[in-house]
Amino acid sequence: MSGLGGLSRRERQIMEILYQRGKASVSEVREIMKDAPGYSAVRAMLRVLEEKGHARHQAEGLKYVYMPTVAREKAKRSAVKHLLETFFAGEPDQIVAALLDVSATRLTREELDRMSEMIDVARREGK
Amino acid sequence: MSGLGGLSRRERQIMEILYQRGKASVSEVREIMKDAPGYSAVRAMLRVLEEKGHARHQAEGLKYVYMPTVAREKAKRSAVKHLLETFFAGEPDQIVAALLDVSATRLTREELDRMSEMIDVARREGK
DNA sequence: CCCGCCATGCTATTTTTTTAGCATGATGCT
DNA sequence: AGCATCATGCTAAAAAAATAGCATGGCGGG
Repeated sequence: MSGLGGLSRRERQIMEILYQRGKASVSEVREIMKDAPGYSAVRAMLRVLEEKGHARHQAEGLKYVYMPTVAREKAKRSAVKHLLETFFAGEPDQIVAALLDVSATRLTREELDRMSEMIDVARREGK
Repeated sequence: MSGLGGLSRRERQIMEILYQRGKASVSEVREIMKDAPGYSAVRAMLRVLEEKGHARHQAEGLKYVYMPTVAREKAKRSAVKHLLETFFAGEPDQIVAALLDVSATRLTREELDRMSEMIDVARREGK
């Protein structure tokens, strides 16, 4: 179980913040949470996450800065795979559809081009 | 908070199963969970999910069959959006990259074609 | 130098989750 | 009819999660 499944609600919420920012201090994490509990609560959860091996910290100046132990790249893949199975019955093209739909407004021509290019590459390789 | 955020670990696990199957009875849900607790436990959680408005049930023959209240289509979009923000800094093309990577082995030519086509359409529309 | 501000270490408590158990009613078989 | 089976309603207890609070120690300004 490498993904964020298996974590409690708050734990997941915090891990997601860590992945989003790459790393964050207790107060940063806390500020990002819209429904943040007290400082101690956040600290406690970070500690638990460390015990469970999902996060680690390093002193930076006076404070601790936390970050995921599993590299983003790896976590990304797990997340995509999980999404695929949960909502898309393992059909990758359906995700692309949803993706284009969701980000329709802000998609730039360049991004679309990059996507096409990637797919072309996959096609060539796959063949 | 339309997504599955805000749910407890088990609750989320169950909701994901409901989305995966579309609908399921208590024992089906239970069978799908690899680390399933007792029957009562599953029932209790389904009940809570109903109270929270995430699921609803309908009698089917003797038993109850549970299903998500929020349509899959809508849930899909939330999920993709959330994934995008959490791991991909809002860059859609990065998801495509991960997707191609994750499902590299099983991608068929047809699926790739469909993806290309969708992107082309988006390009035309967007311009 | 003394004080207030942060951030940490620990410990304790309150809430939620998660799970179990028992009584009841419908079903189907023998 | 009598019995085993399966599913539900309800109640309650065990376990995990979420949150609070206090004591301590480093630092920077007045």
